[in-house]
Amino acid sequence: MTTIKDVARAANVSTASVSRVLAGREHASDGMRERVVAAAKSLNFRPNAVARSLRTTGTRTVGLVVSDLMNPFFTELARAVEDTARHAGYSVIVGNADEDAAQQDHYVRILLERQVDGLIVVPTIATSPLLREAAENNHNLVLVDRPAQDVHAPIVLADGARAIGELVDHLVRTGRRDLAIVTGPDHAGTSRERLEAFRAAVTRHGLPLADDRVRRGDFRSGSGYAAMADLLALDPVPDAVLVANGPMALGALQLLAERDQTSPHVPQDLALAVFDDMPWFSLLRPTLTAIAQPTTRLGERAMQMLLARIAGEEVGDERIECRLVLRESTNPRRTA
Amino acid sequence: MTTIKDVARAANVSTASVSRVLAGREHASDGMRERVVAAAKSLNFRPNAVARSLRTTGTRTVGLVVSDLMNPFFTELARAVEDTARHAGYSVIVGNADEDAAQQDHYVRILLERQVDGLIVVPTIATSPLLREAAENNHNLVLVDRPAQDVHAPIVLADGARAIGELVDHLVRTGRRDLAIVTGPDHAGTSRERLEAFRAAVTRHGLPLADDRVRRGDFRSGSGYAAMADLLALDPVPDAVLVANGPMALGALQLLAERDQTSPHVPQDLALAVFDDMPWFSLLRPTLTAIAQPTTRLGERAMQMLLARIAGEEVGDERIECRLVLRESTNPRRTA
DNA sequence: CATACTCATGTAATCGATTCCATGGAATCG
DNA sequence: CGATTCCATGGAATCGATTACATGAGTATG
Repeated sequence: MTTIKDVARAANVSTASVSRVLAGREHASDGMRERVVAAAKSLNFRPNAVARSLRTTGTRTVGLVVSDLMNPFFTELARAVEDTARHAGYSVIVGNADEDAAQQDHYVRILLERQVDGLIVVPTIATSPLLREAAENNHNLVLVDRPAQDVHAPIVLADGARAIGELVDHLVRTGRRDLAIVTGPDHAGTSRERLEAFRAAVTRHGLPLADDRVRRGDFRSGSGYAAMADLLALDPVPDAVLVANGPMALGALQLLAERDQTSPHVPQDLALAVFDDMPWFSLLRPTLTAIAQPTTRLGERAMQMLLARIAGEEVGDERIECRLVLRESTNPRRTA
Repeated sequence: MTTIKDVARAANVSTASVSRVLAGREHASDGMRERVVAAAKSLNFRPNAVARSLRTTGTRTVGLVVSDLMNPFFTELARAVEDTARHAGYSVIVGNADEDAAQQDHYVRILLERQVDGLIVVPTIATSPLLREAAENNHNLVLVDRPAQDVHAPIVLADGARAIGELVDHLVRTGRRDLAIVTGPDHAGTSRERLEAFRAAVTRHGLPLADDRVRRGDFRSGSGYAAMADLLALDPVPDAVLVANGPMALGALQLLAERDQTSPHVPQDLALAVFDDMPWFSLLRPTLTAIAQPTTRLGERAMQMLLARIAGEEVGDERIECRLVLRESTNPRRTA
């Protein structure tokens, strides 16, 4: 590997000069500048970022730990974070916690050891001592999408309460009376928020929400499949279901597809809606009503907030509204 | 930040001893071991990986540059790479080239500067001087999914030729005679391979493949939409289409959905197949025939090969077979 | 012409870990 | 008992860059 010493020797100058010329900050005589640039080029010199980081403390790298990279929602989030970071001259190391608290901590630890300049985390679990500690040792930390208790860090959230309210309004207005929800695990902040918004909206209409109408999955598709099977086994079967994230919706749809003949017909017997929109929802028959999250905006803002913190500014929390996208799966039943 | 010096001072030993105790390799007296561990714990010592890497040359980090992170195929690939890496004690820095050659080079450069122990690349473009150079300076490099010319590096490919052959056989056997393809840009190796396999299979059946039956997209969904529109504008309209990747298929399906009434009916008038399978293909009506790639296997093998190279072993190229998944969209037309 | 100031450049310290080598005490051997 | 080996431990070099400080030449100012 060619180092700055090699370049210095080849150009007959000191390493300090090479560093200065290549950094471009200070002036240098034309003769030297030329020789250094020529030497660096001919030796194919590529500065060692590890050495630089050690000296300057600062890696121009941020870490991003998401709870499930296979979920397109987080892919889009990651992409937005990465785009924003790149434009600001930062790289992103992505860690996939896979909805597993231990794996999340593993990544946080590694990223801190790697001296990232900042960290964006989608907390898999509501409480993590490691995250709390990182925040206290004033590492630059920003949370996205899910709140975490006791972690003193700014957070960017998608606010779905209003959209969920609109959805429930629509369902009730079009004659649905027996609403159900498939939500995520208790320890995820978004699960609770979505469930509470749903419950609030339902009770606002004077309707009950019995315990057996609330199913808990783990945000993965398999649990959506199982939860939908459970709901269909109830007597009576609910006449409207909200599934709280994309992968679980995929599972639920798979079950409905398998039971094509025997299961209730959407939207005639069963209204279906999903929290989180996907491009292919409009290809299904019936097309699928969804609550679209401001995913890209979420990622952008998270990164911008992190950059602000790195620059030493104080930043506050932020909530961005979701948007209800009504499609055929929540159409009124035809009372022919 | 607490450094090894702080720990040494607190435990009343030298930094050398702290390093040795914490590395755990060599023996130390019980007294010292205890004091060091206690001091490290109470000071919350987290070794600086940047400093360690500088000394040891070795970051236990590999880079992965994919051509489009939003494409679920690459997400799954990334996940497999990351899983395999983690189990081997490595972290992965992911870069998203976004089908842009300059951005790909940007990431390769940054990753090399960061002294990654190895690099896995899905080449966006068929030829990259930077990649060639990296391979020549014997950096550990492995290519996946798409070949690159002049780059001397082992590669893992999904071999779709046989599956494409089977698909064409099926189409012709069930009465299709006017086949068309929506493929990717010329500079992507997979585009050419898939097109050639398709062409070979078609001619094997003694059928023509006119130029206007070959549409080139850019692997993004918008181009799939446009290409399908072009094909439907032909006279006569082809009676079978293969779309060469997932996002373009999404676009093509969106067009067909929009033209629901006016466009040809699938599979009655038009057989449709996609190179690359997605979980939601079986939720569509009709369900969608696809060629499933060994995506996870691809990522695993790429990482394993990279690990082998890092360990100094020589590795050869590898091809993994794709699998044809017949569904309703290529059902025979009913000749009632 | 002397003093001060600017500016290009070099010397050497520095970042935080690892590791080679030296040292001295304890254990082992003939 | 003296010689040898072993081993725990510390001192200091090292990785490759950046940068504070030193130096000396050239320029400006009175």
